[in-house]
Amino acid sequence: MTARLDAQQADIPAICKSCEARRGGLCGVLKAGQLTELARASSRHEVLAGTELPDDGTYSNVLAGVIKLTRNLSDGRQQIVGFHFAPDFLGRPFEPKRPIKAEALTKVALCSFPRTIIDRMADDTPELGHRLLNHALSELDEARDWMTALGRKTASEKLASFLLMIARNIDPANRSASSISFDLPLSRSDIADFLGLTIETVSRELSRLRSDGVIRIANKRHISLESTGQIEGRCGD
Amino acid sequence: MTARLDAQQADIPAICKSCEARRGGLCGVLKAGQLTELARASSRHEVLAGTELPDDGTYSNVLAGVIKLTRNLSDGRQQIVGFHFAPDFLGRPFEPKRPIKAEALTKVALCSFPRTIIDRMADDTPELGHRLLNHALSELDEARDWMTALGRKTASEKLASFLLMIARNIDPANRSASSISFDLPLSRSDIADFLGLTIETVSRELSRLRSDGVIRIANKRHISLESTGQIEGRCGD
DNA sequence: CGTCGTGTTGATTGGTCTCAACCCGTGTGG
DNA sequence: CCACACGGGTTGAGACCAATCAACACGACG
Repeated sequence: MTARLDAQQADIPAICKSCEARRGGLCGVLKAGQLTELARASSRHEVLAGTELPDDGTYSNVLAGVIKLTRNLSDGRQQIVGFHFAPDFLGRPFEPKRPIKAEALTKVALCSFPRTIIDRMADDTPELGHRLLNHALSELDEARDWMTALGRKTASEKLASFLLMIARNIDPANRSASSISFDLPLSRSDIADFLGLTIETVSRELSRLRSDGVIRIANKRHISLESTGQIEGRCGD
Repeated sequence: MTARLDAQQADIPAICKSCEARRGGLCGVLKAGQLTELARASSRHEVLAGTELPDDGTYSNVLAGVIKLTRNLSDGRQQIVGFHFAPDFLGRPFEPKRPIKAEALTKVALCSFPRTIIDRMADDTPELGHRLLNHALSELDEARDWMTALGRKTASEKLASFLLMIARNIDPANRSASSISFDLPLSRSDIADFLGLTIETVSRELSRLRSDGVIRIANKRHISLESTGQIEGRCGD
């Protein structure tokens, strides 16, 4: 068993061996040969916070950092419709040209490769097709959860839900923790654009959570959730 | 060419020949043999408006009618997170047990079959896998459009967008029409649950659209859009 | 004929937005 | 080194959009 794993490991391209993306990204379901082919066509790069990620014909594993997806109304109103946290992947099969923009919220490390390779591999590796489908379905579930929040939650419930969501995605280890501390990758303005609020309301509700003793705030961006139970109680669901 | 089509037609199960679902549903990409196998395992049935459609392990083509998907908060607040209009299909691959309920808004005709058959066929028919993935991605796009509406549009923009969306989905022919007339499959309460409003606000905004001469209302549920251009101008995007 | 479900409309309240002032840390140029 | 502007964030006062509370209309149904 261990011997067999080692044998597989031996065939895996060097740069992939320690790669986070083999857990949460696409590569985990690929066979050694496919991984080799993909590695040949892939390129790693980093972009700074604020960089827009053009929707060229590539998939990318997000190795580090956070990406926001935004949608705009013609008069400038903006809504953030999703996030990508490492290790996750980014890229749209079949590309029917959606009016959605992707932008790095933090410094982001990517491993990109042409979509055509993955699409071809997916046709004879059902596991990969499943991974793609499952990924789309998870994004759909999240979008629907946030539809519910946007339509039916109060400003303070939105903030509580948002903090918990970020905390758990920034570091998966937080999912089971009862007290969490993290840096917000978003400005107040981005938070507002995600929760359908104004920056003033975001600021006020954060202040309220702080004065209620539910969170602590240092340096504007560093948040500590004293008790996840208490936060969960304020999420409304 | 025509001869070839006829030959194919000959192999197609009788009940499938005139079926709407071969356009918008899953069956369009299946080969005659697969269609035959699927037809053997499928069953047609109708349910009345108000029926809850349990999430057993089946896929269903929606042959007629409209279905709503709802998500609830613990205190009873409700959000509609999606619709299924004929010809469309309904059913969740991999089923990670989501807290989403499906309910018929009108009388609905379904053609159902075990998920296992489709999942197996998808593994050796890439086209079917693509169809499933594309379907999930369309639902994701719609969810994100409505996130934008819920977060950033005014009540009256929400109503205008909603009417146009329903009109175009009720009958695909409406997509290109410049004046549309249709019956709302939703009560005011359902509309409110979709748009994140109250029934009173929905009623008031509909009255305003009527008195502005943009729509006509007969029998509470029958809507006429005088000019799609005028409605589009009130959608905000 | 009364009741119930659905929808409309009015009066009032209230949660969030708008407008405005201010704080603070950072960078820039004299 | 200081003066200053700038972006990001906080807080207050008042306005406004949509929610709430309430009354009523209408048709279906027993």
